[in-house]
Amino acid sequence: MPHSKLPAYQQVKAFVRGRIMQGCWRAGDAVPSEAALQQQFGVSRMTVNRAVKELAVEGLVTRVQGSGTVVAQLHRISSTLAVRDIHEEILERGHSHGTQVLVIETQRADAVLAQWLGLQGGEPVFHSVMVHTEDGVPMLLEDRHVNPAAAPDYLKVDFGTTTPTRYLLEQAPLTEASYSIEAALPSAQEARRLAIKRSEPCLVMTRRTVSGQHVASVARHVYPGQRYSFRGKFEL
Amino acid sequence: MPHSKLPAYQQVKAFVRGRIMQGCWRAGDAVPSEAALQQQFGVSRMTVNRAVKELAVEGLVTRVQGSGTVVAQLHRISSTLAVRDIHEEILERGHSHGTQVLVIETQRADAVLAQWLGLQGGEPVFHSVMVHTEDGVPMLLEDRHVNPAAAPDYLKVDFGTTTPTRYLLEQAPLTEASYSIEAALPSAQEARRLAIKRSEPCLVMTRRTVSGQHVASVARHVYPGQRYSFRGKFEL
DNA sequence: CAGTGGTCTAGACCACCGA
DNA sequence: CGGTGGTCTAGACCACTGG
Repeated sequence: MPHSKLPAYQQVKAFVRGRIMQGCWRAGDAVPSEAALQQQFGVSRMTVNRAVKELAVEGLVTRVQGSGTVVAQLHRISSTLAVRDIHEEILERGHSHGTQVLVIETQRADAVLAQWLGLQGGEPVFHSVMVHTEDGVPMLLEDRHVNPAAAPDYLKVDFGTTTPTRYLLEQAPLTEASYSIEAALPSAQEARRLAIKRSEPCLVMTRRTVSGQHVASVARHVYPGQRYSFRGKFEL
Repeated sequence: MPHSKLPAYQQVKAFVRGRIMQGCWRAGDAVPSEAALQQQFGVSRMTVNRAVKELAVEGLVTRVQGSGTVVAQLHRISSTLAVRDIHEEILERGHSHGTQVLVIETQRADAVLAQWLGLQGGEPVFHSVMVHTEDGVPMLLEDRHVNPAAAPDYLKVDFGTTTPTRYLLEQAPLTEASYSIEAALPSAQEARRLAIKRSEPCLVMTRRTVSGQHVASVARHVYPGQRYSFRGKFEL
């Protein structure tokens, strides 16, 4: 027994994880039962249970009540594409962030927009369009529609001080979000606003955020392809 | 008290999550101590501990030993952009998947490639290029370099039966990965291979996977922008 | 049916924090 | 110091799975 100072449940986790990562136990193979591990390590069942449960949460193993625990089929590692604030992101890179508000208004929702926001057609909706710059260079064109029920004072916000993402996160803590990322050429207007050629491909992220009962907002983010990329890293 | 049949720890979680999502407790506010919740719900401390611990893992609250539990500052919700197999993905959509191998060879690593794979310049490297089709339509051009140390038999694999992603996951369980997603126009060759116009923007994902000590492979995936998008959804 | 994991209890000792 | 969370035990009952 390696009597290290690690908590017991960590030792059990390390043991199982090691066997899997070294390939001793392949995908689909059975993992020893809790009772077996309990005996092997001389710890209580709660402790073994915690270890294996955490491995299940991490996606390394799959548990089925009454059947047992097996090594997960696909070592599906997942990354975090977080809902981040562009302001923080740019500051983290050590650059300066600027905002240029192009449109800030109340609209009447057409059928499509109403559908997205969970409203009736013709109901008022807040609409903003702004360009975010990094060291003076346009980095992001943000076209956003906001549900007044979720942020009644959206039009009065000073977007020189904060950003829509940050404001909405504070105003209405989000409970759900869905996004889609695609590649597209900018429209003539978008190209002009981002100061790029119409032939320059862009990343377009459309994101819909939900806060409690309300759809909070629907945003379309256009990033110049030559200036921006989504990056991520993840490990076991 | 909703005396539902939910497990006790779920009820505690629901209570705390509700208070946070309704805005009763704002970011930075203290969450009742385990002892307090224990009394309030009349359950053991282990049960309360589990509830709050899981909320911490989910990022809703922050715990500091000796100090207490507070509502997390930024409700940073994260999604899972998983390392998935295109084959499974297409089958899940109920379509048929096909593969067309264009190149399968051994190369000598140039300086840049050697750097990426953690090898010396001039060392042999496996190289494959293939097109994946969905119902006969080209969906993905995959250009991949593989470290022979991680998958010695890569050249002998029958990619009519499996895919590089699946094979490598089985061969060398991955421990780490990093990716970058950008928008770009295809080269003349890429456009030809995907049967698209050169002016059609594409999503380009570059992914580097690590398995234990070795960099397993570096892959460049080109997706036609009009035919593919990354999607995700996540909730509290 | 026996074996598995899911949940729970009523204690316990410890490390840590703030006053 | 008292209060907090981190960990652990030795039991227990249950729901589910498989043969």
